[in-house]
Amino acid sequence: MIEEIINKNGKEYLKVELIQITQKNKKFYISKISAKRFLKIYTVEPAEYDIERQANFASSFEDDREYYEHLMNNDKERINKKSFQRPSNDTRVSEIKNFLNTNEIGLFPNSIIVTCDLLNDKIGECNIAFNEVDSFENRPKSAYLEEIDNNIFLYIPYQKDSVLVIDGQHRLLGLKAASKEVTEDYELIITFIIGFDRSIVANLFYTINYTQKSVNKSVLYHLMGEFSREIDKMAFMHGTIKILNEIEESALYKRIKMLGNVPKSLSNEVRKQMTISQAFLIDYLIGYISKEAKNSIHQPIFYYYYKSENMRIEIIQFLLKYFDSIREALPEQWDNVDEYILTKTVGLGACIKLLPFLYVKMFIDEYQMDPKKIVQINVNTLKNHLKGIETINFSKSGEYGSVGSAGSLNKLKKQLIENIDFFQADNYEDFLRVFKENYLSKYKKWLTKYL
DNA sequence: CAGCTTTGGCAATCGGAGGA
DNA sequence: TCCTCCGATTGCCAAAGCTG
Repeated sequence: MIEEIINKNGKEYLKVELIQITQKNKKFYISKISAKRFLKIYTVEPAEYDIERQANFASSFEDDREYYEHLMNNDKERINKKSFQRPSNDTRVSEIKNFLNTNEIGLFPNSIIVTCDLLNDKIGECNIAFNEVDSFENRPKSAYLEEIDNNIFLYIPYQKDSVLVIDGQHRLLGLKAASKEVTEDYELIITFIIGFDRSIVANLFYTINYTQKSVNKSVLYHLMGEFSREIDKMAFMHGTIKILNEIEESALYKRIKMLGNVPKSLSNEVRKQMTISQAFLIDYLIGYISKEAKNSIHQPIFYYYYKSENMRIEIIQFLLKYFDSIREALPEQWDNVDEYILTKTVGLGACIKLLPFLYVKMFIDEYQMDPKKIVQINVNTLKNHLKGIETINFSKSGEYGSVGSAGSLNKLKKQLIENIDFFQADNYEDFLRVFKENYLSKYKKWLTKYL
């Protein structure tokens, strides 16, 4: 696809080839533009964008009552500025930046949706070659659409603020913040919604940004795992969860909602026991193979094994043994899902959060800091280390039975530490102090060798 | 101290169960 | 079949805590 900078009357334009897409008898266009160039011409603020159109734009709010009210309730100032975009979210931008910088498959396969003002709107013609059109002096930021013999080109003034972003603000900010190596040869799919009235564009924006449903996270993780060629973290986690759910010896056998919901085809008994979602398990376990968690109190205890592909199986076997030891320690609570929350989000989540403390303490106190020895541990030993867990009330009517939140999950984790004999802790705070001083520093130092 | 992660509370949303 | 209720899950925010 053609993409080049051209010069007309001493002014630079970005000439891009467009492909026309027709949906419901409406036309819009897609194109491929290098990120480097696109970052120079986009804006997210239509405020001074085209003064002539502001009146139209303002009246469009009345047409779209919901959008209007939304702005009204949320932010008076933004009504004045008539901004399309939500304020950017720094955390999200930084996530995207890291995604681009560190992920080998850091791709944006979905398009950035933009609009721009057209000079054609005034003259109503597309079949006049750009070269023959008079200069744009009165509307310096308007682009020109040229449509001759099915060849469609858009000539965008090569300057700041000539293209207005409707969807994709965060991706662009992330790209901007990403390293030079990333942006240098990064190409973007751009969808141009052009030639429509502003009210239509405003409506589209509203639909995209406020009413779109986010994908069920479990489905997303599932797809990422199944389709990525690399055995990356997500694929590995996906495989791990599958094994936990699919082999009969696993304590979580047929207990995991693999796509975030329970298949109707299964019997009621089986369905009832599916108490934990795939997405949740991945969220809570993935930190243990991520070196980014190296400063967390929940150490990446499995990173050492994850790093060498032939040792990854140890992680799965360790997890199988760990969950099995909990089941053996609390068989009634494990299986009776009507009465107990042990295998639900809060219960199992707390057990997962407990694991790094247990692992690190065993690793140092009992296994001479030898990662190959600790994975040979058996279920009985683990079970013994959990002694005291039976004193905790996992019942549905108890303290942790009602509200499913990260908060109550953490409270339960604290109580686990306090009640399990192995940790020799009267209270969580004291334990944490000792743990940081005598264990965490030692473990971190050991792990650093492999990061 | 700046820039982060963790925490805890709560709101929004979803899917399943049971009743009309 | 549709509707409502309820628990589980996910999302969001701000305060507190950490790290370099």
